[in-house]
Amino acid sequence: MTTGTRPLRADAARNRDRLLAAAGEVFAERGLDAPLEEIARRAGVSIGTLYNHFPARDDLFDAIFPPRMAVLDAAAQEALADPDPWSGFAAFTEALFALHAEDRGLNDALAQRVPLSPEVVEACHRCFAYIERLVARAKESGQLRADFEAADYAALIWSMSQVIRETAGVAPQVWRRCLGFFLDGLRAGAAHPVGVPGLTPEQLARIMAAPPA
Amino acid sequence: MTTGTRPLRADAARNRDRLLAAAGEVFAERGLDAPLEEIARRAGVSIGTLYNHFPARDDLFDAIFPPRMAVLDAAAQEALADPDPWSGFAAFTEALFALHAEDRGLNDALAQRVPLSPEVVEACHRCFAYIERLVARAKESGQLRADFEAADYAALIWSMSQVIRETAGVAPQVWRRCLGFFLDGLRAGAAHPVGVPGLTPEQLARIMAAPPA
DNA sequence: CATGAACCTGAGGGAGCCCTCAACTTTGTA
DNA sequence: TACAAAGTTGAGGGCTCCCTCAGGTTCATG
Repeated sequence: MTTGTRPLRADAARNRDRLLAAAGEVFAERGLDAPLEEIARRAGVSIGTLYNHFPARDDLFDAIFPPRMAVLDAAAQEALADPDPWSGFAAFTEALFALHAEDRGLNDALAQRVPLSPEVVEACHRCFAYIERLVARAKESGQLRADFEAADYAALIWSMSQVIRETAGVAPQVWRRCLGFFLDGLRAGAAHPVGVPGLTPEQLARIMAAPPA
Repeated sequence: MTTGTRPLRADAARNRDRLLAAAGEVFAERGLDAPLEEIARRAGVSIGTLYNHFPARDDLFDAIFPPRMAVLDAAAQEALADPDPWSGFAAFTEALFALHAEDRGLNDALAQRVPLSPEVVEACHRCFAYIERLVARAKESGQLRADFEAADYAALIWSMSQVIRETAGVAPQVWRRCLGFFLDGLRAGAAHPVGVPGLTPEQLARIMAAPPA
């Protein structure tokens, strides 16, 4: 759109870029609840300037995450193109968590550990739509267990998020092992009845809307 | 031991009991990082009195958790007595997470989301020793996949902790579904090679010792 | 250049939580 | 009952992070 808002002054544009770069780093390292002062400091800018450009923390998220989430879209496209539905499903899942593992902020965002603005939520929904297709395809092929639902993918994300956070500093590859176990449980051949219904869309929405404790 | 420390004065003993009861409630509801002022308030006692009895947050943990963890010991005993090693393993695991689900503080403690005092850590170790036996037994019987290691149980705990935390308010049984999927991946028949080594004891120790980000 | 608009700055007030300590109150004992 | 020891109180100082805004600085334009 680029509405009639006149272009930023040169110094302002420079500061904005620095702030975004710093925010990207800081959020990736320390999570989405990192102090904004740290971001301003790393950008070489005062806290007031940060608030000039991004009046709310969310505004930083808005500027940072949509492009990063686009990577996920690409991974999903590729996964859907895989002739083998299971291996597409598994590959996307691995790609997703590989991103989590290198970006703690993305981890926080997708695990919904922080209230997010509509634009990031929308990007999550787009991503979720891909997941639904990947799940449906893998179920139709008979490779993914029939009682797995797309909403169960949320639980997978919560699970792996925590594993990744705990192990990131010490054994940054161990999450792959854990994911391997988990995926083995999702194969059709492994299925034993679970006996508990999955999250309804309403329940999932309520969890997503809830403040992070 | 009950060393020569003389008994508490009546009012002091009463306050101590109230504080422990309040702490039990508050930690169970809000997690181990709940404000101590809330505990004092709920106990009907001033914050100074809380600090008199429990100079550090850890001292509250010490008084609260060992008895609660004893429940785990009992569950483990029972699981070891199960003639079917797999069903013992699975039953213990379910019992463990059922406790997590009703006590957020225990969840935090076992998921190591908070630095813990030696006594609680020791109780965790005792629990972990049981887990090792349950794992070994289930592997020997050929029901638990051979490449599962006791250290992998930590990842299971991290996983489920997060799922339980996220869903507790909205769908308090859904964790069972997720656990079902996970357990299906741990059955010997489901195993596909994972290709990543498990956590070494040293790595696990470092994670446990690390401050919670 | 000069000038006004755009932008930046950082001290400072607010909020939540931590923990301490001097003054006060209660208890148990003689 | 009287008194010392034990226990309680809550205001207050410290910390970290939030966010604002009056005053100073820099840029773009004529």
